[in-house]
Amino acid sequence: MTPFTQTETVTAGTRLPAEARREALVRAAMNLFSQRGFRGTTTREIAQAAGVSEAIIFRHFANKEDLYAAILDHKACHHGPLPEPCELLADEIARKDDRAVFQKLAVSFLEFHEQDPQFIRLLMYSALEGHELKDMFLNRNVREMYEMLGSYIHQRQAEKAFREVNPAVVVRAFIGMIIHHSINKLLWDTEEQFLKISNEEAAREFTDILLRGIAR
Amino acid sequence: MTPFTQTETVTAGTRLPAEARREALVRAAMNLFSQRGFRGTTTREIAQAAGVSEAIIFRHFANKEDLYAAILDHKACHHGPLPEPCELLADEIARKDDRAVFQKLAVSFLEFHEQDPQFIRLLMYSALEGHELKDMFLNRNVREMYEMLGSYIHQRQAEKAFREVNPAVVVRAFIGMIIHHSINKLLWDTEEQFLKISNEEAAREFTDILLRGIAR
DNA sequence: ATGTTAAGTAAGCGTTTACTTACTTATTAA
DNA sequence: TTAATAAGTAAGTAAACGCTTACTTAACAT
Repeated sequence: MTPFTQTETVTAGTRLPAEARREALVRAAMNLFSQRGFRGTTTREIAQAAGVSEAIIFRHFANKEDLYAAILDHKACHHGPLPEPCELLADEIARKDDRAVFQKLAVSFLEFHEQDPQFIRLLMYSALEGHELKDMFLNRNVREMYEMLGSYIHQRQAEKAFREVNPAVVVRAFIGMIIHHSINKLLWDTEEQFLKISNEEAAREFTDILLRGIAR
Repeated sequence: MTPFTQTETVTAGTRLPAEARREALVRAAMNLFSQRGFRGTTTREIAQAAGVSEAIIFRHFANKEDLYAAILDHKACHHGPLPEPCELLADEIARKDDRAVFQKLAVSFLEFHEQDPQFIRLLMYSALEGHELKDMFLNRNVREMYEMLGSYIHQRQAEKAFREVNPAVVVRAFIGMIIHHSINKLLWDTEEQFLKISNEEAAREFTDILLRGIAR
């Protein structure tokens, strides 16, 4: 039924140094929280998934909430959750290659969401349940997105390459296409009965629509 | 903290006929499920919100799952969850007024989501938690959307009004802009710090981008 | 070898969960 | 008026919840 059930960690039975065990617990919790949400996941399940007794969760974390906070750190620090758009697109932006800017952004988003479906589920749960991951994500990723892409669009408007539209509207429209497509593949249209398309093609089509849509 | 806390029904204290009480319970459950999700809502809370003892939930419903199923019926039957796009746009489609078709669709979606935020939250929880509301919605609303709008786009392509793109891609792109904007207003960018825009203007801008994007 | 330390557990704490039982009371029709 | 019925409740149930306690055992420097 459930798509990804990595029930047991490889490190079962062995005694791990604190930091390694901590990370194993975070990883197990992340898996479960992303599938069932924070409220829908029990500490017993987390312990079982990590192959240890429930008590050691509370040796490493003050409480369940604290374990959630540790996930945030893990997702945020260990390897930035999303490819930083600034550096990712620096070259394309410098070259003013509009098509490359938007298409590369789309592909990297679609591929990231595909290879880490946990993240988007975790994020959706956090927004619905009102956890702080939401604000963290908003301030760390979304803001940068709107500022970076928005200012690029603004610049290209000044250069008469794009027509005059509120850049934030353009960002929302484009991100909307991409995110909605990712969420469809992950949650709704999982059988791809309504739209079956490769990431590259989707990125190209969405970029096509957007660029023609805002061209002067 | 929570944005909408309609804790108590007006019908507290009075003894209600079965059907009325049933509906009051469904409404209370709907409110809570949409805020905290199915797993995150307790039967005690539902009873309290409906101003009644917990036991009468189980007089009216076999179990908690059955109460969830009743919500589906309520949302689906009592007054169709979404404005049926078929009849809503029949006139505009007949007139082949592309701008009116997409713009009216966008406005009615944005307004519906605004006046019934419960629905979209309920839907997102159902998708994340894997409840059947998801499939129901997919088959009852999403399918119609793709078929209706898709065939309109196909027709207009045959008439050389639109360029050749997979109509399903266009539907996904447009619905993506709208839904993503709705979800942003409801869950993410609630302060409207990234984009502050009226529903009418958003609908017009999104329609603008799309129509220019697929124009021949 | 041995004492110290840290990683681990079994068992259970009080509370909350979905759900039940045994009982009470308002409504209504003969 | 009263008997039948349906709407309601107080007070439970066993199981599951987050979390703690008292204890065991592996790892390792001396």
